Amino acid sequence: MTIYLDAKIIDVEIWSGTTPMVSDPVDAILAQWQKERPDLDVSPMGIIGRVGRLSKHLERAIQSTFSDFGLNIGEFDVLATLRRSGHPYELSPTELFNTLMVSSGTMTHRVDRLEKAEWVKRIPDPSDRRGTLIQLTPQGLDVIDKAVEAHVANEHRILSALDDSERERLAQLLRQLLVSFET
Amino acid sequence: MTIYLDAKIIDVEIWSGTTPMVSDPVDAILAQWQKERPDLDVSPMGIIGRVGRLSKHLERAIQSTFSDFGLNIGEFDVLATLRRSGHPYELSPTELFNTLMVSSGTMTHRVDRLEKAEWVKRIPDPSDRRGTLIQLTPQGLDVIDKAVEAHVANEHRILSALDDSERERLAQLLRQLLVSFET
DNA sequence: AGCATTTATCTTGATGTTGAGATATTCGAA
DNA sequence: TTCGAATATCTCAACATCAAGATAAATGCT
Repeated sequence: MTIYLDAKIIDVEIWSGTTPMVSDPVDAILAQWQKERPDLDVSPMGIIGRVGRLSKHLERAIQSTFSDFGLNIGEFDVLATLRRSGHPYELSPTELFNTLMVSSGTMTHRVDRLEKAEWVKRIPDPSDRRGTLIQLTPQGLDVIDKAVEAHVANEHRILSALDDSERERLAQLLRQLLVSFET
Repeated sequence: MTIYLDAKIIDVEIWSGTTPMVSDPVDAILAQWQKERPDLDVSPMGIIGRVGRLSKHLERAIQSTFSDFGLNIGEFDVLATLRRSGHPYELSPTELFNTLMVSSGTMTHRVDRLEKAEWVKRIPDPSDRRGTLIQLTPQGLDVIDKAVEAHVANEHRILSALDDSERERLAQLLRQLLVSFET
């Protein structure tokens, strides 16, 4: 154990003291800013820049799986939200666009497309005549169940650069930051 | 160290056994999947889902700062890339769209807009007659220098939910994941 | 030197998203 | 009960992005 702790401390000293072990494009960006605008502390870009870049990479890596099922990310998100809501797999457009952080117009279009493919259908909300419920069809249920399996397998592969405890710690820190927005 | 390890295990048991300290929408999503598809290990969504959601929140929080300068995120990114490249603040369209992970067509349009606003100008590449260099104008330099200051201040505010060591650890984990894509 | 390949940039048509606004219905205070 | 405010959904025009393809110039193989 002392061994473990020592090793850890030594590692840390090596990192901060000499070479920054792993370097990515964002480190290069930070170094450029440091040189050009030494008056600014641009360290937040180390997080915000990486989240943005990572998000683009993840979208691309994930889109390819969805394509196999004739879906794009937005359509997958709608079907998945309905699926995980449980039987009878129906939610209002408002619940959907709030959950997915898109505008109402975007949701109208997505539902239009999914309805054309017969993966969902619109039914009148029995308790509010202004409202509509978007319901998964049996074919829609079938597609999303298969797509989710492939998607999750793909996600495991994508995260293979991190071990279990690193994943846990990363999820925890992201949650902490996310909470500051969602409350 | 046995103490360290024990404490860790106890913590884990407390979390999973009773209240999950902080909870966000993504935790709710994971719980739904666990109930609906207990055969799947959807834990990767704990990271991938949060990165996606966080990215949307960050974009919104950041856009409002840029609006004060008549810029959108894409335009800011182009000006900032030119600015941090250092004097004489010029890069080719190819360097710009590779750096920013967008298509060549997107870059053409962005430069068109920025050129119309007289924040950049296109000049022929003296060493390659196929090429063009995108150069920051004095007005462009002025705008981006002011916008970056406001932007960085905003970023510090946005990350105030994390303390210094948490920020460092988060940046490190994001870097590790990002490297798996960028190499 | 000649010619096929590669590279750099721009053009074009299609797509997904957004904000503002239209319509219909429900809610709630007087 | 009435009526103004709030809510649910959809429409529409504007915009940013992309993939595929066009053009022009540079590179490199023979």
